[in-house]
Amino acid sequence: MAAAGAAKVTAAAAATAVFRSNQELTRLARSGQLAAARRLFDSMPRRNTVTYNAMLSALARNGRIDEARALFDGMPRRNAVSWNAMIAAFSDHGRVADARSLFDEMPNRDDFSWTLMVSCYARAGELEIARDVLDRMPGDKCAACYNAMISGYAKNGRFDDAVKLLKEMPTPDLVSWNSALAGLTQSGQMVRAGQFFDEMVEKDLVSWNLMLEGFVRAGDLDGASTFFARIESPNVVSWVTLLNGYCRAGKIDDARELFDKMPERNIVAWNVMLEGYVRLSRMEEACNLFEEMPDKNSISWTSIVSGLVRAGKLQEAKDLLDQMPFNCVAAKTALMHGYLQRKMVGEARQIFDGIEVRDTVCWNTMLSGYVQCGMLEEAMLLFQRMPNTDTVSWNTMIAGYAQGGQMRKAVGIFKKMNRRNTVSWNSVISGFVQNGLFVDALHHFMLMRRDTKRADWSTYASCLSACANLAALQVGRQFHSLLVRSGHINDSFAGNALISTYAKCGRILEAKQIFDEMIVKDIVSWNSLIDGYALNGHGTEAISVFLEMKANNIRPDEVTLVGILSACSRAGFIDEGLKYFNSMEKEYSLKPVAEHYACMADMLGRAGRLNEAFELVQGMQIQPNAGVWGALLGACRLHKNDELARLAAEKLFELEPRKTSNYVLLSNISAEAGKWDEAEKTRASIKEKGVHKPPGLAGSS
DNA sequence: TATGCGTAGT
Repeated sequence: MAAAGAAKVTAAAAATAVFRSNQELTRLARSGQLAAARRLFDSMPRRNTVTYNAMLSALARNGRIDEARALFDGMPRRNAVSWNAMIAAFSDHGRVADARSLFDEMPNRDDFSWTLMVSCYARAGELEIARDVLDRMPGDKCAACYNAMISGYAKNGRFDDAVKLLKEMPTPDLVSWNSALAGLTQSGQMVRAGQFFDEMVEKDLVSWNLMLEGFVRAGDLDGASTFFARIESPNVVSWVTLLNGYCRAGKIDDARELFDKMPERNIVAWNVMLEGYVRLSRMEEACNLFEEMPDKNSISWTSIVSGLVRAGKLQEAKDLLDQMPFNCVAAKTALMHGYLQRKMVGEARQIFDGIEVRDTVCWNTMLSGYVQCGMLEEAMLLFQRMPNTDTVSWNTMIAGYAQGGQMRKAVGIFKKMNRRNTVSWNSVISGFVQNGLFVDALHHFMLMRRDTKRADWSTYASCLSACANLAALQVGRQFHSLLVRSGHINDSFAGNALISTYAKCGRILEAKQIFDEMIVKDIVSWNSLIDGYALNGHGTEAISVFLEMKANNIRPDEVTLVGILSACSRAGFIDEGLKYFNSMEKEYSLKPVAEHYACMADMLGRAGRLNEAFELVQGMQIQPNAGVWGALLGACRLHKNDELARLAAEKLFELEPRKTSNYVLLSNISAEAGKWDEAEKTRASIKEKGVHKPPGLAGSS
């Protein structure tokens, strides 16, 4: 008897212990402490179904869906909560099909299960299927299930359907009304939202906060402040919403005043204030606030680190990261990004290697760092090692190979992609253009339309550039009308590309017309028109556009001066050209770069002032590039100066050893001067140096 | 003590 009594006591004590551990496990799960939750779970001598369910949701919350599934499959007993938690895990990560098959297998579905499925489809944008699930739900439908559907309609812009269902359902609750209201406030329809809010049968603080957030989102700070003042007893969410409004409007000092007035500050409030300072690069205040924060989570750390990185304080960011008490991938990725922008690949890689659990953003950052540094082999190795790739990863590789001149590899990656988006198409199309394969670019535009992917300004800019280079006026005109039809005609990008296209096709009047019709002209628009006149030999017009530009208070940049100098060069305006060139630094604070020298060499050379041109090149502060020597060589041919030609050509051979046309040009110059031996020698050196053809555009390396 | 629908911060 006594033994039985003792056993009963022991069993009760054990049950209490499990109960207590479960409470702790739940707490850990909710605060995102997965590692601690796992340790506790593993150390528990006895577990019940609640224990497993808590662990399951801890895994799901941290995105460990497949581990959660393994735990689910291995559970000794499963109840409805276990099934629902697993369905929710799939639903939260967009795995609609997995959620559905579990729902179909589930023995006894309850209200939670049906609500989860409605919500799952609604969030995936599958509103008709969601509605079908709701309609099939047997017996009395719970309010939550209706609410999931109302929310789905509202978030997808179907406000009328949301209200219709709200009126149809037997017992709408606060969430029903707020779900419908959220549809209006979150899509910026504040007038309708205000009417709906006034007519609401039931409302609570969430309703008021939804309205407040709507004003902030619409950028109506006065409306927000006035509305806030009407809230009877605002809670932390109300305060934070208004605080965020001030921060986003850049009124950081007003924000700080509000922050100091807050009756209660939680971690979200601190983070909003911190991000406000960081956004305005007020890093000293940001750092002070960060020090004062009673709690810091991964958002706080990411904010401060990316702020320091943006301010160029990489060492401070790194020192701070070394003190981070937990592993925050986003903060470390921000530092990696900073290193990579400065081409400090080794430092970035060190951080990367030190991260135990990386997300796809982290992998993509390292990947694009390698690409930007031209380290394509390392990029490919990393790409192949990635546990998960997304469209960004693939697009990064495509753009990398395209910029590296290896179009064959770029296209190879592109063809293997499962889901191509507009950026993927743009990367190959602009790659073809950059590598001079204009016909391929236009061909891929046709394929893109067949793939029903939307073209954007970048697509059109690349295609127009292809047309310009092919001088394909008719195709260019077709793109022009496509731009009008797709509504992109008012983008300054598109307009600028059109100006260049018409100008390069010799239709300078049409180029000017586009320019005149453009609503928003930027510096590129002016430069494109000046370039266009230059290209067509209209020196006077180019200069008059330049003067008009200055009269409009647009500051000329380096590109403008290239245009002006080449206009003077082609029109033979030597004195004008020299005047502009010599006044670059004084009048426009622009240091001449190689392109300017090339224009000058061309200008003086064409006019037969070869020695002056040569002296100018020799006196350059910077290293002359191939363009400069090329201009000189061209002028030498024009004026039959084979001695200077040889000198310029030798420099060109150093800079562009594989470019056959340089050798051919020099050989012709020698031949024209009657120096047949020299000509033959130059031709022979083509074979000698192993120069066969221009560098392979298709990148067969 | 574990699972669903509406509000704030990357």
